[in-house]
Amino acid sequence: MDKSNAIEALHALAQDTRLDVFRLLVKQGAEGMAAGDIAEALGVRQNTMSANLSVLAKAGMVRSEREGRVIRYFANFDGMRSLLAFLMEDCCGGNPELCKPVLDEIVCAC
Amino acid sequence: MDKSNAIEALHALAQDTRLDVFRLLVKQGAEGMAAGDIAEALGVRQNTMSANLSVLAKAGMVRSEREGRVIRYFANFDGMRSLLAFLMEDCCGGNPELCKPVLDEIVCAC
DNA sequence: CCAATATATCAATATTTCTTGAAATATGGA
DNA sequence: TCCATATTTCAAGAAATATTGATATATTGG
Repeated sequence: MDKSNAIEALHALAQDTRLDVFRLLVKQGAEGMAAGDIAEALGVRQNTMSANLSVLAKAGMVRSEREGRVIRYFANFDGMRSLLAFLMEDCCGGNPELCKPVLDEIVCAC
Repeated sequence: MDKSNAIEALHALAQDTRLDVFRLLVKQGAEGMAAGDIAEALGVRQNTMSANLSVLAKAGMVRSEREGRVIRYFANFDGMRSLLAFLMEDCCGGNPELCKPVLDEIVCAC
């Protein structure tokens, strides 16, 4: 991940509808969700949603698979991982206590 | 952290200069850096940098402390932690394997 | 092949955002 | 108090972005 990738990813997430989409797809996990269902679930018009999904996909935060007429979208956990790694790069310059808690918070109760 | 906080934080980071600032301050750690030094280090005019620092601070991604005439800025690791927690909320809906690797990548070699 | 369904693309408008020059505020020292 | 330094605030112009109606593309079933 380089800087322009990171900006693209952050920008993709920094918008109301797209943030909703990403978090919805995070919750959906491996099941993902069809484009049309996402639009309906979030009360957004179909072409607006398509444009937003395209921004998220180009930024690497979601990915898609065609299933016949339906295109199913998934959160891209690899993309999120790369983004976080980039943001926290060199965070340990002599003081691990600062960055460690950033990660602890996210350890989900799986 | 609620949705509008998250959008504000993501938006703050999704810009060239501000992303540079945040990563610079992550590297600086507890030492932080004076506003003027940040501007000089990144080759940005002083009032432009001030505006950008203000965006980052309002979004909770950096914090500042006055030291006489100088205002010293620091990455706000708590803010980053809250943001990540919000983004990955409910990520474990039945499939921990998906979200676990997101965190592993970031475990820094402290 | 044709019609229906699902999704994407295009062009235009309204909104938001970034940068900058100028001016203001705050602090410390003479 | 007065000046120099460090930083912030303000207003305006230029650039980027989101949404929308209309249209195009892709896939399936009859």
